[in-house]
Amino acid sequence: MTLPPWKVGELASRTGMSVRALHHYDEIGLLSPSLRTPSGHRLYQQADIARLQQIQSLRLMGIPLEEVKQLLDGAAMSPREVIDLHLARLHEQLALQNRLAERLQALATHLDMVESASIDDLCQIIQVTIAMEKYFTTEQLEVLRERRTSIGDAHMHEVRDEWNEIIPKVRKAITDGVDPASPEIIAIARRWKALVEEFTGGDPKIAQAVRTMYEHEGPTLQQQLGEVPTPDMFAYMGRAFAALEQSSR
Amino acid sequence: MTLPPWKVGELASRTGMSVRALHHYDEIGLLSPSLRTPSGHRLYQQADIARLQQIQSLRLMGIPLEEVKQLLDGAAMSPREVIDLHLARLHEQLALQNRLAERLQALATHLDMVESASIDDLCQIIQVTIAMEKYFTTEQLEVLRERRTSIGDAHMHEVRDEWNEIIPKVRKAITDGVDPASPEIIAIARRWKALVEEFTGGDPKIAQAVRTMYEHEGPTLQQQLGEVPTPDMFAYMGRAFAALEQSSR
DNA sequence: GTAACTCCTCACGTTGCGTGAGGTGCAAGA
DNA sequence: TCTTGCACCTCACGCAACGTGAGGAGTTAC
Repeated sequence: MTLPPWKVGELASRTGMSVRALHHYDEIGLLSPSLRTPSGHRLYQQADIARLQQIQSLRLMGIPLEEVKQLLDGAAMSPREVIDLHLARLHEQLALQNRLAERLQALATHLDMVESASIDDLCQIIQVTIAMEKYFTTEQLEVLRERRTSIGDAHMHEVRDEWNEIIPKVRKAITDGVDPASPEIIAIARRWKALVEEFTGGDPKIAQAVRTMYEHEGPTLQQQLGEVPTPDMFAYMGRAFAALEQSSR
Repeated sequence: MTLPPWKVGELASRTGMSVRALHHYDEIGLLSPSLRTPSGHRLYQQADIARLQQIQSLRLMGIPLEEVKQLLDGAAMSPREVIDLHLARLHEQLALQNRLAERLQALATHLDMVESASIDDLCQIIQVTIAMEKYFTTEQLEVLRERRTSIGDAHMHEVRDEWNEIIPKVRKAITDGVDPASPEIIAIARRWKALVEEFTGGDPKIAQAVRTMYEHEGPTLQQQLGEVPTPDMFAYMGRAFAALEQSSR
């Protein structure tokens, strides 16, 4: 007893595919029904249905139709090769997507820092976000992200304000030729150090990376952050830190 | 002093884009040069270049061109919304991709278990792999995967062989009406238990899940694995285990 | 007989360009 | 000045896997 063949609609509803998909499979020669009615209606027999089930299995693994076709038509590819190849491609894609997701996450936290919503600012912040990838390792970025969320939004602005207060003072001290070992500069150095440690979590590698970044990307960062330390400030404050060390002994 | 405008080729090489991409941006109205020579050559001015840089920034975040366009043309979307929306989409995709990758990993280890390379077998194994997702949690699947790799290929075949030896014996014992508390059945129960514990790592939840799976998917699994325990065997062996417990006291 | 389905074959749309095809503009050497 | 060669132009197809009509014919139930 042979079962009557199925028409597309029936096959579609029974297999959960769309009629269009079955048409498509026919078009590309992946699954052509072995029978047609005189008027041209597709009739699928047992063998066709079996093939469709195989196709569905392979599609569940995300294998592209062209490769499914080659596999089922017995081309020169072992299942193992196909799976391994596909897995490799998937991992590549995943790596890319993950990098994108990390970027977007970083961008989102950066967006929380500033209150602006202009497109120009957004693009600037993207630049900063991308630039940071060059100066910090993935783990360091992770640490920074955590620091930022733990510091919180409100305090973040206080920190910004404090930098905006300190940096002009340092600039003025440099142009005025004030001795970095003088008491008022040492007081500033103490505040500076506290700010840095709060931001970097005390990791000297991160502090160094921050410094390198400011040296290379100063102008870009300045547009977003406001006051930003320049290389000569780092040098000057270095001497102030030395004096701070001495005085605290 | 205004700089001379750039032609496509020049803009392309300086920004790292392809000429075709710039043409495309022009076609879709994303970036149309503000000038053309009388002969129709595109001339990009400073404003155009700035816009291109913004486009590049947004594209680095994987934002689709249509949304980039709307953003830059000041449509009703805040940067925040766009980023959040895009991040959500990305996470969705990542979840899908990760599931696929897990499936493929599981499939690969399953492929290592059997030596066959036929397409039919591959599709069967895919079915099994998918079916397992219904009976085990993600963590359980992870545990099983680790068990399998730690057991190793060679020993895996010994295990299979032992099942193929034990199961017919149990079947025969059932049809022959042998008492499950009889010594030979208790001996078999001891081996059975050892096999199960080796496979499940001693986790009773996994053992239960395996049993449920065999009850529902018996025929499918049998085609791939060979001998497979049936519900009546589980019941029978349950009584044998009880006898084993008693005797070992 | 006709209404209501189901089926058929085009054929465009999707995303972001790559890759020619065939033709013109422009700067420099013979 | 003429030619050579490079840069530029505008179509237009291709990709992956179908979704979504459009317009028309076959099938089935009342």
